[in-house]
Amino acid sequence: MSLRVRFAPSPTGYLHVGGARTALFNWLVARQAGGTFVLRIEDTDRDRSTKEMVDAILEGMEWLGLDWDEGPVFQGAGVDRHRAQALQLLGEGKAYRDFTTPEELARIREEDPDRAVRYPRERFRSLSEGEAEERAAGGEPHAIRFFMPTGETVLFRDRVHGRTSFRTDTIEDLVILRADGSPTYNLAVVSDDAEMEIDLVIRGDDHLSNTPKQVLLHQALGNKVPEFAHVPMILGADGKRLSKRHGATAVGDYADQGILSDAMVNFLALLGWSPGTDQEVMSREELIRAFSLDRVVKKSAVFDPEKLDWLNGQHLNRLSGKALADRVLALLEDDLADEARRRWSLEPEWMDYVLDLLKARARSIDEIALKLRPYVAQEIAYEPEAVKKHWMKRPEEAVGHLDALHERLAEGVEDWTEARLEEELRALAAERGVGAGRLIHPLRLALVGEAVSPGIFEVLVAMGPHRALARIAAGATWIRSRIDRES
RNA sequence: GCCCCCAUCGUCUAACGGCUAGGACUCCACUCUUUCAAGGUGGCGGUCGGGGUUCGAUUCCCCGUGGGGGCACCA
Repeated sequence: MSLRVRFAPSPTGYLHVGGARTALFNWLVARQAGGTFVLRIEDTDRDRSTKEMVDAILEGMEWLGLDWDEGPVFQGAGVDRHRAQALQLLGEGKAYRDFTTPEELARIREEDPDRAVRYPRERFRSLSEGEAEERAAGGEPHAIRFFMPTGETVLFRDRVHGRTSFRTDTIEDLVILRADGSPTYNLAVVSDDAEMEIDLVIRGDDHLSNTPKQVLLHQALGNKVPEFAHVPMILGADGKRLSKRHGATAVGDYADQGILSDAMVNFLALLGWSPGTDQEVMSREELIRAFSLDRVVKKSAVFDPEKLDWLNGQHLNRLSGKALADRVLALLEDDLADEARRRWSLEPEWMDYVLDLLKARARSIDEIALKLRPYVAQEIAYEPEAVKKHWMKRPEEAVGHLDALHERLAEGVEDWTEARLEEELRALAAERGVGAGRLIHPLRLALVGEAVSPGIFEVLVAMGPHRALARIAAGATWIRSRIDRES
């Protein structure tokens, strides 16, 4: 008998981070226990769920690598069973026919909120023997409501919150079957969880106040009541519930921003849970091993994009080889990606070499792709600020240095290695009576077009003699044209 | 209004009555250095308030305050 858990999102169009984290916790628990993870789509119409919305959720789950064992099953498929169970409760006297119109009830709620809680029941009790059945047979529209026990306290043990209790007198007789014959959410959930033999319901704590209703429904239907674990919500930086105005809230947005799904999973796991050790950067396997509902905190957490970025950088640093290369190349234009592949096939170790240089300095794959361009592009643009600082402050000198570098590197360097290049450059600087930095800065600008890059000798090696020399020449030419224009 | 949940640096969190309340992100400084990162070192910064219980409360209890969630013939 293995543990069965489920994730039951309603298809609102995309998988948001809160839902994603709930899904993750379910997945972690299932994988750790060797249990079964069921995906259920809460599509009970109303919010017209389309195939696109469902697909968006499945896509988000797949991106995160949260594979499910059963489903997706659609809640809508169970309406006949839901309806039958509502009728069953009615037959057993655990529910009643309510002819109160929504308008009337709304009016009572306005006038006397306390009375409204039991108003439908009051009306039902005022009916004479058999009257309800007669009116129902006559086709009069009515809902079916569940009888809340009187004067009782529903107590359940929540895996996160511990003992939690609600007094039934504060809960109204909930509608389980609408006038149009459709089942309501709470009944559908209870029915489905029982049908799927869910042992543990892990969901957001916005469902905490639904729980006593569901516990009671389970008991009324003779079901084994599942365990519950209500995980805290994820809030925006302003402490408000995460919404569109907080920026990216869909996991897909983060995929688009160059966030690694491993980093996202790691980050989400750390939102509301901690392993109890100082370790923060964790792989999926480590998370599965370490996860425990007992260590889930009760307090809602604020989503901090900066920490996500940092974690992404950490995962990026641990990623290497083909996996990283594929992701980076996917972000480049075709011709640049082709050039990279060409170079890669010529020198198998080249790709790892460049990516190792770039990934340590990047926090997203987009950033790596951007920084890779100078190594594969035909031409590059020069960053104005860098030009001003490293070339045009002393243009004549810069040109002189670049020319000298070109000559020296073109003729003198038979083995194009970091050590050898460094030797040559430093020797040249000494000959010209300047510090190495005076050559390095203009050179860097000529090679990559900006003032920052990995170590200059590594850049030279990564670029290769042909491309590097062409860049140096192009840089010198560019500066000359500027000097001519100004004189 | 009623019900429920929650409360440690700005943020994520550790400390299941007992060392100067620990770590991480962010920020700052230093270090490494040809630049930028990464790394290393250090710094700033916190137990919401008031009462209890106790030899001793971040920790247990009560009351406030604050925040969140829910109160539908939505899910």
